[in-house]
Amino acid sequence: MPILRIAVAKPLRTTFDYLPPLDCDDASIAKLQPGTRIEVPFGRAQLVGILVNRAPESEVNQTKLKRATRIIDPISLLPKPLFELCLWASQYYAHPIGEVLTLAFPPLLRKGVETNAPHNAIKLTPEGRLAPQGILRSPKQAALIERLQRHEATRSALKAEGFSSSIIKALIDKGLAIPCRIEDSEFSPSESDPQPRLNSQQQFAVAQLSQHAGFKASLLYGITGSGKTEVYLQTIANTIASGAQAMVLVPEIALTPQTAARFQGRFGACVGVLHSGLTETQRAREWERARTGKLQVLLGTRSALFTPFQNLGLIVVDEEHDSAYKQQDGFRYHARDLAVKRAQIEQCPIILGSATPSLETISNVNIGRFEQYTLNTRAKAASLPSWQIIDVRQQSLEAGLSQTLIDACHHTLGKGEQALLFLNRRGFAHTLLCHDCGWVAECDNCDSRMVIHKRHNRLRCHHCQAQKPLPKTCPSCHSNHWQGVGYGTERAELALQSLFPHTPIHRIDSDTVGSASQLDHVLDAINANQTGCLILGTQMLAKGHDLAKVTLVGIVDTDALLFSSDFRAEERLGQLLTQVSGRSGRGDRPGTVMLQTHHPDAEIFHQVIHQDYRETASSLLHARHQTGLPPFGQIVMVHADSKDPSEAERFLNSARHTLTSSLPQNHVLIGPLPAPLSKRAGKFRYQLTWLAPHEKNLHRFVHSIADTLTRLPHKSELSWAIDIDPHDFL
DNA sequence: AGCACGCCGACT
DNA sequence: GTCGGCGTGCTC
Ligand SMILES: [Zn+2]
Ligand SMILES: [Zn+2]
Repeated sequence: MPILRIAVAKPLRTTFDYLPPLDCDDASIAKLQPGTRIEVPFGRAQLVGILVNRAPESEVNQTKLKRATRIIDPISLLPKPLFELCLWASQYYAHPIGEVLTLAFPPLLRKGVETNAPHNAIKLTPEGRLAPQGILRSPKQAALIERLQRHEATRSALKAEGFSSSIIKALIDKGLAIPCRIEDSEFSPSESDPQPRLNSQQQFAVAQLSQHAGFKASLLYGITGSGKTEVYLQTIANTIASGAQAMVLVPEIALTPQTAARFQGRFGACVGVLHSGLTETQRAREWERARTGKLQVLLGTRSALFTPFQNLGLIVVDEEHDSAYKQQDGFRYHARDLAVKRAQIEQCPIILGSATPSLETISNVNIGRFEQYTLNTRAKAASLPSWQIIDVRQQSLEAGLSQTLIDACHHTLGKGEQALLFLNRRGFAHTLLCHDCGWVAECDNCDSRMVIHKRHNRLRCHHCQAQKPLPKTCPSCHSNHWQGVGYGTERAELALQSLFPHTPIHRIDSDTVGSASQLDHVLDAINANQTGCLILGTQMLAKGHDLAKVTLVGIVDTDALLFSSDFRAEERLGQLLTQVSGRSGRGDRPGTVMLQTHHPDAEIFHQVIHQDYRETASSLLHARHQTGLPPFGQIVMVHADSKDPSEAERFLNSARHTLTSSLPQNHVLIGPLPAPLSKRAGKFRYQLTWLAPHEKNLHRFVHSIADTLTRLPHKSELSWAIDIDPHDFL
């Protein structure tokens, strides 16, 4: 008796065997493809399961076998390559198969909804198309057939042409026509923006990237303003011309209406966008358009990676170094890495673009696994910015700004130009300190200090949801002599307003700019400014937004990154400095970057300033090589947290025991150690770090470890997770 | 993850 | 005597 092996969207690392539904004959069972959605009874619930494979018989006790309720999809909606990718990812990241496969479906379809969007149109059946003239006695019906011979049409269009719904129904009842769906976009083609001329580097890159049809991974290394996007656009145009589809991934923060408009302006209605603001129905609609080949370009963030395509011919991952591609909880996949895997499975080219590529990608270029194309001429800039390090030791600072930087701002504003101040900390001040006794406001649920937010007059924890009003008096000594320590963007904004009373100041952080479209708004206002303004912002500003009038960039404080315990801190600092400095000096004016620091001699600063990013990267890579850290080795991190102060540590200790016995000599286990943020949202956090040399079979190890961990006795309030290739140690 | 089964403390 | 605590194990 044939058996269906089905995965369900639960954190269970197995598939479940089911008997086929009763109304299903052997021939149709034999035709079922992996990825088919099948409704099954599971425990006491009815779930949408996903077929993983078929088997002649089951090892499960016959009496336990249940019968699947119904085959939802007559044919699988997941193309083979995508199914294969999910399987691979489930293995590699040791994540339950059902939870991975479910990501390949939009939320609407996970609930078992039929894929077919509501029918809004009519087309002829094969019989209808071949129907000889005069077979119908009704002239109206014959006219409709003739009309439909030319083209399928929407019901509303037909109604406008004088065909009533009873005529339509008559044809459908006779089996000559059937309802179908026509997407709005298919009948509204629009004018497309012209293709700008490319410089010779861009031309070369487009030619090389378009040449190859099979798998080929390429780094597009293009400094800020060198026109990476135009290379994507023209390569995509070639892909479309060859009849294939393209998938473009961008970091969440970069998926603004402006970005979408650039793609839509070029390719019109055949562009689909998957952004977080879509309703479930809209999301399902775009998914279906990609799957059935009705769109040629899909623009989306991390999760768009799992969209099915009819004929995928190109993948683009923009800002490939961005850590937003790594999912930080649940299924902790890295969309850039999986995108490369997908390109390999789909046998299509992939472009990874960045001005500051990740060390992983640079290393892949070095060993010849990836090609590299370079764009190093800025379209509108005379020269690269000049750097100045400001040693702030012993200097008196006003609002965290040195006099040198303040003077430079005045000078820039005096010329009617713009200055951008980069401060990677939001809120007012990062610590509330009692000046009389030294008491500091800490979060009750986390091992961290609460940040002062002046506008709401509250203390907020940036690691959990906790917040409370600012205390009037010190709980320890009842003094009211408070001091705010440190500068966040909110405080810097206030200080700047008194320092520059007549200058517009735009503050850009996640407290002032909640969505991508709001960001677009502020950026428009900045670009429209003619008389000079100050821009104050966090991380959000580092990305390649176009700020044409900025000639001065001030980096207020990045010293914290110099001492981070995280092994990627230096890489991130290098990328941040390079990206932020790229904001300076477009147009015909050269830019200046001023860096304030208490550590003017730090190696990384001088590397970034005096060397090309690639040289900085190669010395960072050298250090990684010495220590066996990625990309020269692999890290597996086992996290555990619990409300009980010692439970997580105890659990990881027993995890370590089971690991030690089965691990080869050259693998290293560190910990369990308290996480750098040792308490978060009321839970005590520990982690066990596992350093492994590169080997193909690591995922087998990890898989069996995950299995043993599941069986390890633990209190119900303890939760644990495995993070393959973790992005940081937090 | 949910959910049921099951075995010990403090209530009517 | 029972109501319910959550520890343990299962879901085809
Ligand atoms: Zn005090
Ligand atoms: Zn907190």
